[in-house]
Amino acid sequence: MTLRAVKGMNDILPDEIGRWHALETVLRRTFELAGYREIRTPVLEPTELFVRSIGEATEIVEKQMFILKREEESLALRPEGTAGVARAYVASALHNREPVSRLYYLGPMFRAERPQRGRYRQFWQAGVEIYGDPGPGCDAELIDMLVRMLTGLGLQNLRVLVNSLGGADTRARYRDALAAYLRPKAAELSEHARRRLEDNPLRILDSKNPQDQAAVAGAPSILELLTPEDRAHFDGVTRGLTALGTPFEVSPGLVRGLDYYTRTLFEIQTSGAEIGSQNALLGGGRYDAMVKELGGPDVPAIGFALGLERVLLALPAVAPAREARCFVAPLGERAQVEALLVVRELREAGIPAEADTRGGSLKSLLRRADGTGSRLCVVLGDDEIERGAVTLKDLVARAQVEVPRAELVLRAREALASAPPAGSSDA
RNA sequence: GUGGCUGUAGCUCAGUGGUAGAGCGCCGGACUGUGGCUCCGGCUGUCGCGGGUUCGAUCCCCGUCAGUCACCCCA
Repeated sequence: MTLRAVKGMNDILPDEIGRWHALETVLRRTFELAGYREIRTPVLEPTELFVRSIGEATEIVEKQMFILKREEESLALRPEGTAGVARAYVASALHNREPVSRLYYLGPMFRAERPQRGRYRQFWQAGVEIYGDPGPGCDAELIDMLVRMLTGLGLQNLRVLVNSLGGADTRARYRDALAAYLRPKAAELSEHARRRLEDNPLRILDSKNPQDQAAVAGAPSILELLTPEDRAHFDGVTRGLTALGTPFEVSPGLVRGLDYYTRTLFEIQTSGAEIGSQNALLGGGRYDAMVKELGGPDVPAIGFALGLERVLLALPAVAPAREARCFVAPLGERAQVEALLVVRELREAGIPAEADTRGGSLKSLLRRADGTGSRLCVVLGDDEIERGAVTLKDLVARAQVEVPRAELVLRAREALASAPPAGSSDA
């Protein structure tokens, strides 16, 4: 029996890694331009951390964590990034070093859900956390940055949903009001929603079941119950977004499955067949009470997390481009040895290079050169060696010149510096 | 976690109760030192895995695993 990867956990093969690198580069660049600095925290944390921050009654904590027992300890693979960063923020007393901390992270998260397109048991998230800024200006700035980043990546059909949950007391009042509204309609609800009625009625709001949607249609909106302070905060967010020209929809039905959110809540979705029903590309919001609950100072915070796999699914596939690399094709035994010297010389000059060591006809060597996606090929046979020269081929332009051996690095560099001709991407 | 569908070559898929095929890809040749086109030839499969029915199973039945769709959940 051959060994397989764990269910819902995927290998990322070299053919796909270019897209990952490209996305990661955009993420890091976007965050760093906006003043965020990277933080890396452990993949394994005390289970208690997630219970306390995400919430005991959430689906994630109840059913989806991978838990390791080791002696007396209970450890969990992180199901999301915010809790660990908050723990690190408190533990290292970052609030004493700077009034506002802008942090970002990028790494794998783990949830034991049933795998589906866009939903895996190990998946990658990137996110930021801002500590010490109560908003609402920074809320609007964050959402605007994200919309611009996704648009810049080439994503279309984005929906930006914004809501406010108010503070903990508002949330409790709304929970009661919603339950009171729905209880007489219990018979119209789906079985699942009926169970939710008492433990987490907010979740019924974003049910995809048509019965539930109908029942919820006339329900009170949480926005009506906001305190004047919460209301002013939310108005500040929407005013900021409007001023920035960021499109958004106020969506009172937007709720999230993590208990720590307060006030601002947002989600960016995309439509399109590629992504399937897991259409939330990123989500986030404010969690002003969490730092204090974890034993830190009373510092407000906001953050978001983006699913890398989902963004990659939503992004149009791009044909791989020819890379600025050089393939060395030796013909015959003398050339074999010479080829090794040539690649060493090219590499030392900073030009990625590989030599064929398997031999064969020039035809098959050139096919291999194509196969590597290289832009350049050096052909090296007895003829060239006699003349102290090499043949330098541009695989894209399909042109070649014989150059003195001593000038190879110089000429290769020139060839790579020139823009590849149009149509070069179809490797 | 619940329900449905699917699982055959590296990829996309066809197929039959008598142990398999196509296209693409890959390799070679036509072209003895010139690649993407054309033509010709060739290789590759525990028919997802385990059990059952049968003289015989890739095909029928059961189970299981994986993927996928919807729900659920969420990024």
